[in-house]
Amino acid sequence: MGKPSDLVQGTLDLLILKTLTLDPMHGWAIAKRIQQVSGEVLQVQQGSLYPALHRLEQQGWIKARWAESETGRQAKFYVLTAAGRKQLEAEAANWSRLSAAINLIVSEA
Amino acid sequence: MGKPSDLVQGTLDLLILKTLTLDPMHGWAIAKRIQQVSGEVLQVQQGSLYPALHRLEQQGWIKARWAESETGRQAKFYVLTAAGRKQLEAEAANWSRLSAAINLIVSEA
DNA sequence: GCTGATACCTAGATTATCTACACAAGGTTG
DNA sequence: CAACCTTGTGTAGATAATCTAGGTATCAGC
Repeated sequence: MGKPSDLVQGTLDLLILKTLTLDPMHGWAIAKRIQQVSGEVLQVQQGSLYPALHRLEQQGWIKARWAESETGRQAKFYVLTAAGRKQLEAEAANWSRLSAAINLIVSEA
Repeated sequence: MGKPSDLVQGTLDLLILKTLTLDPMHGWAIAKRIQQVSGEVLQVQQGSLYPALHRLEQQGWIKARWAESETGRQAKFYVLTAAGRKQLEAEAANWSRLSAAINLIVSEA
């Protein structure tokens, strides 16, 4: 399983922002969803997740509000802001650019 | 140009190893080649390049020997070792796995 | 009452890469 | 011949993202 590394450095913000375009979600659910959608390949550790969420909130890309989760507990739900949507576009474009460039090299004859 | 970042963290070893499958090359040429093949998207700074080369050599994945470069100067040429070839395969597989997983998320409807 | 899942958080270590240097040889141009 | 650019190697220190490893609390199930 995911031995060598759980994430590609620099992509966590992108993954979180993208996941929040679907629905407002609390941190725990974001991590679960990333893991699930990636086929258990990507693992978001809590020590990466929460600092990242705070970072994104501080940048104004997401906003938090407390609400009741599916299990009936209080949880911090995050919503994407307009600026966050822009940031997501920029990060997605950058990821495309870089990953395509890397693939050019890796798949050289 | 490459404003947001010059590389994706964790991929430099892969890029170097892959580049060395073509020909033995000196560091400067490796950086130039990565930049060129990637369409000027990936930029390898010297401060990343040389430490990476030393790291790879210490791991036994590449071997160095001094020789004359195309310009007639002395340069350190690196060759891929058998272990390096294995490492390249592992890193390439890992990159495929992770980038595919990220793309699953990024390209969600 | 214990365990496991959910849900939040932080401190410190690790590690890759970048910035910004320094050095040297060779070629080119004024 | 002086200034400068390109090639080529290298290091020290800063930056920043992620991981490790802890901590707290609630709730469900046994």
